Amino acid sequence: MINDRQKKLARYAKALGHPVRVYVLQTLSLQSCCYSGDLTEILPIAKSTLSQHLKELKDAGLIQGETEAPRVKYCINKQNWEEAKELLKTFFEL
Amino acid sequence: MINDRQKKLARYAKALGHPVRVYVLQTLSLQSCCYSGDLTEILPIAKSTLSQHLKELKDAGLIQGETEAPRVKYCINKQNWEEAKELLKTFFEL
DNA sequence: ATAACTGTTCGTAATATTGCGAACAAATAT
DNA sequence: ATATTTGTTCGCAATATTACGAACAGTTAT
Repeated sequence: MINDRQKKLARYAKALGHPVRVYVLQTLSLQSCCYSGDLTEILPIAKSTLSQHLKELKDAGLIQGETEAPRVKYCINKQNWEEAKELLKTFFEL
Repeated sequence: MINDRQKKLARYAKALGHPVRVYVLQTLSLQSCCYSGDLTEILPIAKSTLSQHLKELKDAGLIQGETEAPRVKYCINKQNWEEAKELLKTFFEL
């Protein structure tokens, strides 16, 4: 009934469905990577809350985190990022 | 901190964050308008549930409903649809 | 007038989301 | 060895989302 592309699109859109996550993705896509601490300094939310948002973006596949002890470097997951882009592009150009 | 474009983008993305709503928008953008009954027949959800999803899309500004008694004709809200498209396009092309 | 049709609203329930602070884990610095 | 730094996880609370059926409202058919 509802196909896989539609489900995937909804999944990615859902991940984009919060201002903080939009901000994080925008930051990452501009500078490719950043430490979560950089975001904590700027964003007016508790670090635990940011951590949750980062987890959601990771679960959705849009970012990936790499431990560079004691910090964690987050980057865009390029492959899935491109997939999301393609899905949305096609969606809006029907 | 987080600007209006980011908030708007998140709002539209949130509306797109469910498979049923993606399906509805895709259907509407393909045939421009449709009656909610057409969707009820196809989608495996209760009509009250569909009504809620339609309300959310309407609240997000992506669709608009017009009563053609006893039915309701739903159409894409072109202006906001274009805005969402532009916001997402810019977002992914940073 | 009554029945049928279309869709919304209401009440309810289960689950998910958002947010915080405290506690924790792991590595580094003192 | 102890303290500091960085970030996650836990526990909690408030609110939002998703879903359903029943009841309702408005229009059209009988």
